[in-house]
Amino acid sequence: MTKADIVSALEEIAVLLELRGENPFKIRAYQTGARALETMEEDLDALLEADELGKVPGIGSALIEKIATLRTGGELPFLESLRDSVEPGLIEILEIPGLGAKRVRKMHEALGVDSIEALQAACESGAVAGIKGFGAKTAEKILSGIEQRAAYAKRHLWWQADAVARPILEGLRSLPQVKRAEIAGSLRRLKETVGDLDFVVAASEVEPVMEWFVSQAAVESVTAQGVTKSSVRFAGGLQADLRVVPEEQFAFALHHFTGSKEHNVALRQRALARGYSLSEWGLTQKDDAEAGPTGHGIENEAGLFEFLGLAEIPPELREGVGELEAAEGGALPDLLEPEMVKGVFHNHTDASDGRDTLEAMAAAAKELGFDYLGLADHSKASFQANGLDDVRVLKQLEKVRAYNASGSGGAHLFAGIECDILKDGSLDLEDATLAALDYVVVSVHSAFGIGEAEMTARVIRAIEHPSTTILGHPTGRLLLRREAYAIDLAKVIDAAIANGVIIEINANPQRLDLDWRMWRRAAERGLHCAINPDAHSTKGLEYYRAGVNIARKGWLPAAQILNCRDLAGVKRWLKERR
DNA sequence: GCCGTTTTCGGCCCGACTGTTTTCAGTCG
Repeated sequence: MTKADIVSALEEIAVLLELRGENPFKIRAYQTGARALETMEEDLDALLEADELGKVPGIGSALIEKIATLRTGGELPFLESLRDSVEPGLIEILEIPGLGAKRVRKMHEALGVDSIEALQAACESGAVAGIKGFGAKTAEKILSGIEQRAAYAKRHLWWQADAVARPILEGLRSLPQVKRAEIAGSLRRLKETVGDLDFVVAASEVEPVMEWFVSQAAVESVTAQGVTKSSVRFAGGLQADLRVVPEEQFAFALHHFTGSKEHNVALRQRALARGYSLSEWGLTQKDDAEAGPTGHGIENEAGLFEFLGLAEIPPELREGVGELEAAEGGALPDLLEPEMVKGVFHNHTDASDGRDTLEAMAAAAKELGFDYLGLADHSKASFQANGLDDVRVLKQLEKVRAYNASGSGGAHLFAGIECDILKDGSLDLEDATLAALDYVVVSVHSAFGIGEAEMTARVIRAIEHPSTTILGHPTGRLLLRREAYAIDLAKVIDAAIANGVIIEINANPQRLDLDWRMWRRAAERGLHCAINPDAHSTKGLEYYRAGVNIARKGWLPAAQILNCRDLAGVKRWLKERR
């Protein structure tokens, strides 16, 4: 089983335990364990081999045993018997918003509800409303949840969610009652996908702000409206929450609703150890609970962190992966800023499947403030993308050289290629062609299903090709659409480091590949990075900002990002490399 | 099930909103 499969198995165990009504802390332990395994940057096999998996916080002896069994392809009797003891239909029912394990169990016990269809019938017949603790409104909500569940369960790409959120934030800030307003949640943490939008506002008056929020033109339904919180749903299923708090609580609320959950738990534990209970309302001194939470004069998040003896942790690092320890020890990274990016590699023109010409791309790059632009059209194996054969590649190379010599005013062009990694790991163009170019991006675009060992060997062979400069979108995932292919990234990263090959952050909002979770450890081991928008039009160049987000989230130091070098620096680097 | 400068046993983050209730359970984040 791959690591991702094991993570799913642990998550499944947690869900099944929940449906059985078992100890909530045990359930949480499995959720924590799954999360720890998922975000762990070390190589799983190496840790198992060295008997060091237990050093990962959240993974103890019981989980080690189960993870080891699953990794070696064994059956897990514990999971099998859990599956046998829970009606499979209940898991699906659990996904309906507003229904948790307890109510799902209650309906199962009282009415024998064991599928979405049975649930719908039971709601329509009035049977659900008759259960003690349930009522007509509950049944109604369940029915609407069933109807819309596909749309409600959907997550959204960060890039798209951000585009929805920006104007709402501006709208909030323009209200006369609003003193401060920020986006919170996973959007603020720059997660690759976003479940819903969270806004936190400090205002002199609550009601007009809430009113403005719930009556926005795009709102389809209002799902909650209280004294401090309102929730709305837009067409398409995206949900947005607004919290309005007094100004002295703004820093606490903003921090709380930014999360992550894991980060908040860790910070609250730290507060408890120092004699304070921390909540979105403030800090309560433990031996003076009567007094209630107060702001302690804290005006912003930096003040909150300082109060707890920490440097300010940027939102994108708040994932519960050791950021508190780093903030305590002065080891937080200096994060990449968009202005530090001097150019990008891996972009397409109308020579293959891009929409715009070489000249238009160079001009657009200049417009964005770039000094240089790398062109990497597809190679011939990507037939569907009008990939270039050796002759066309060399022709484009001439065109690039001529453009650079013409003094046209656009960004300096580097002549590259996105060369297909064929099924056996060989490259799609002649060695002489590849050697003539400024750089070579190698990518997998075919035979995704060949299995982990074969895929790993295939990609490593491509990395070892003397002309390879950059590995493109190393897992092939399309967020919310297609899973990554099976590949041992730890081995691929090792090979890249050993061969001086860069791995890209493919900044297309649907890819964001290599994932931020991998970068911190990989960079510590010496891996270098290139941020590449994989632009297929002039507009697509703007995606580089999504790549900057991922670099920040991955703790990547600028010194290891090729795009941070100036034109002369990149020329020098490529020359030394080739 | 995990974890330990107050603990190897007994804790495990904290609060808002809803719908059902006459004080609270369930869900969510």
